[in-house]
Amino acid sequence: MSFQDVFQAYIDNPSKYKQLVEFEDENVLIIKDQFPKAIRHYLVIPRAPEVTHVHPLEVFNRNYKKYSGDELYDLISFYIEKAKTMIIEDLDKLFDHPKENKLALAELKVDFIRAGVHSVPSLRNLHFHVITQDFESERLKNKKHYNSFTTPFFVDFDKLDPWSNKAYDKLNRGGFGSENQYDSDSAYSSESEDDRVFIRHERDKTILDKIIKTTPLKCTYCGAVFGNKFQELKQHLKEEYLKKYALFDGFEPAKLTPNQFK
Amino acid sequence: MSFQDVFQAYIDNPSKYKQLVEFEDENVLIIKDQFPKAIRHYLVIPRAPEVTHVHPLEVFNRNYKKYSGDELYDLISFYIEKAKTMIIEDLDKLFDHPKENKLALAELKVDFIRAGVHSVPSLRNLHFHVITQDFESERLKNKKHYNSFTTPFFVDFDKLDPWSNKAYDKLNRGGFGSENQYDSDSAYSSESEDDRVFIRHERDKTILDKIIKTTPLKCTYCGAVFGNKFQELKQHLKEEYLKKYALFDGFEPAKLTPNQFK
DNA sequence: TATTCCGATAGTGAC
DNA sequence: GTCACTATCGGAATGAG
Ligand SMILES: [Zn+2]
Ligand SMILES: [Zn+2]
Repeated sequence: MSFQDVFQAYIDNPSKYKQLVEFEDENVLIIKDQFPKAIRHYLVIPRAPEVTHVHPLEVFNRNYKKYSGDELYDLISFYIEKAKTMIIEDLDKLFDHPKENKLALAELKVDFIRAGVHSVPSLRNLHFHVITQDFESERLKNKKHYNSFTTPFFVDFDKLDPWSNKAYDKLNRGGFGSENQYDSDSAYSSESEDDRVFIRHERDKTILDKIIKTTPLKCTYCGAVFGNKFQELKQHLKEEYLKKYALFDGFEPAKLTPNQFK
Repeated sequence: MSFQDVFQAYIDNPSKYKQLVEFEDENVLIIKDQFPKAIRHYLVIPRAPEVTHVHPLEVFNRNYKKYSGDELYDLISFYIEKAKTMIIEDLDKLFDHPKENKLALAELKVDFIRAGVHSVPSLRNLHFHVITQDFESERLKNKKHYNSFTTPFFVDFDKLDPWSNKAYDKLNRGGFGSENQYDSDSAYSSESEDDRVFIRHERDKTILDKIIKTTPLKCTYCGAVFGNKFQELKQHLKEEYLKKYALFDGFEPAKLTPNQFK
């Protein structure tokens, strides 16, 4: 088994990896990323074999034996929400001031946790990132890591919604028909390899590579630009992180570290 | 005094730097390069103030109060030859088998020591490199070092000869007049900034930079190419060095190290 | 193409 | 866009007063 298939072992035998697996049921695993790029960085991993090797930008535009793309999207949405809840519950427990932090945690869940996918995953099993936007982690080691979460290389889960995709498609074919040069007949075909009737997410690896490598490093909090100076970005992110979490009662920097194994 | 002017201190007060200065007279210093890029790497440094800051590719195409460019060339030629002699005498002493090595040393002097200049010197005082072609030295640390001695960035002393330059010019103006678009009136003017009547040595820093950075690493002995793999080149050069000097009686690798201070 | 230090960039190997 | 290792490549400082 290649490194690209590490998640397959978890899918096949989650009980063997109890240290890693935070939640499991028949549909998904939710695990803590082993190399978290932020204070909390979870992964939602669908288990179905017919789904696990479909590209994340295409997975909800197909139909499956067990469910349609739409149904799968709704299903995964539930677990994405669950992962977010697990994150704030974990932080709530850590801070140990539930009453004082209730509002701030609710805001953090909505404003400061992003869920989505990488346009070019390196690990072959379908997985969805759920990650706080502090990017405070020793494991965040280079521009590639950072820009994979902060540029269009990262596609929000919301943008994968096949319903909004269809609406987008309709809009284009109505008002801006000339912009849509694709075969609408194949739009809902689960057999078709053609996913181009949906929202246009960049798939060209050369272009995506360029995005990762040439997009200047930019603070997600304040927009400050650091060019290629990754160390300076890291230093700045640490300061932003300290400011951000200072809003929570019971925050201690030494305790609020990136998620690790139990 | 900036690092770019280190040689000026030697010129001004050679007796203060007896450890470095191998030879001095009123015209030049001959020193062992402090960061030798080969087993023997000496520098010939003219002392005259009116000469020391002239660009090496132009220095023999001007006239001076003390001498014409031609005369200066002949003068420096003498010291270049002297430096080569010092190198083989040093090796002769080290090997300690003068009779057996006489012929091989004579050949080494002619075939294996190059003298010349860098097209873009980093140190401001005019200096001529006299260097064995083994490039066996810990101080040879990167492609820039190596390619500065093995590409057209390095211009042989012979190619600076103003007499051959003039012959070249004449030839071009006769047989290939159209290739010479320059003002021949300024050819011998010591005041002119125009050195273009002489052999065309590349002076464009962008082009020279490209030569240094993009020329694939290539063994000077056998032509083997190593691309950008500097460590592999180094390993190969060590093997070539061992073969090369094995021809000398009394050769011991541990003793034949790059020149150092006394 | 002075060196040195540091950091960014690039290639590889992983079973 | 898996990590970890190595090596290559790239910019900045360097002094003196
Ligand atoms: Zn900021
Ligand atoms: Zn060779």
